[in-house]
Amino acid sequence: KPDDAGNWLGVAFGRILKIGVADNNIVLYNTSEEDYLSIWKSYFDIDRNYMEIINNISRNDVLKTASSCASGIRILKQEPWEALCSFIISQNNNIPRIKGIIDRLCENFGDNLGGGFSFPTAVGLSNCTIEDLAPLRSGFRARYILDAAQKVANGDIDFELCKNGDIAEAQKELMKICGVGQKVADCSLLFGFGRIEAFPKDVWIKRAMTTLFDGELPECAVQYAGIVQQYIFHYARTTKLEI
DNA sequence: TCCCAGGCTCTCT
DNA sequence: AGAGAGCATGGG
Repeated sequence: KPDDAGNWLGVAFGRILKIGVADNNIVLYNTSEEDYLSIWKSYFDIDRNYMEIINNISRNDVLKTASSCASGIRILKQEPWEALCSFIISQNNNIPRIKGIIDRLCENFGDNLGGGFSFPTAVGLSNCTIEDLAPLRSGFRARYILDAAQKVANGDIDFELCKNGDIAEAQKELMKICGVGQKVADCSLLFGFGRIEAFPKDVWIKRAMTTLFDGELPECAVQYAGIVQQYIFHYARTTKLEI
């Protein structure tokens, strides 16, 4: 989230990071080269060549337009549990409220890092009851959060399979959790497990796919499906596509 | 006020 | 196996 000086403040991997712009460069504050190399480089997907991807998918005219409207978008590589839990919270919910619930989750159950709170661990949450989660005001999602925390804490969910296994098997693995369907599973795989071939289909994407592509993703985009999904999503929302 | 949100589960055909 | 109601809460 932005602070009053226009910098971005965020927490991930139990660390507070400040980002600003100086002399046309992006600057990371409060960190070290060691943390950059071992954490932030991967978190911001620095090694991926997005220009090359945009060039390749621009063989399709619609994708050329969509990607040019959002060429700065990157796929964050969050911690798997954080991504999974956050997208469980996102279901049938609006973005301001999703943020509020996640803020309260961190404040109530995360560690105080001095200036921010870490995302709570699955093990920590697995000891909670539904009543304990009442301060989150997450509604019917509370029992989903608990089921996920318990299954992850118990090792019932094979994260190695999610990361490196067959993508359909990985989906099934995450859908063992009550409250995780196709869309939440795909979002978790994309943003938490680095699976860019995952293609989450929310209501916006479903509408856009029908309107723009007659239901079929262009061949040149299939190998980057998750990244292309972000361009399509952004395009669909900012241009208010006719349904 | 009322409608609805970046779905999912449960139930009923 | 597919369709539809119901779900907690609160933003716009």
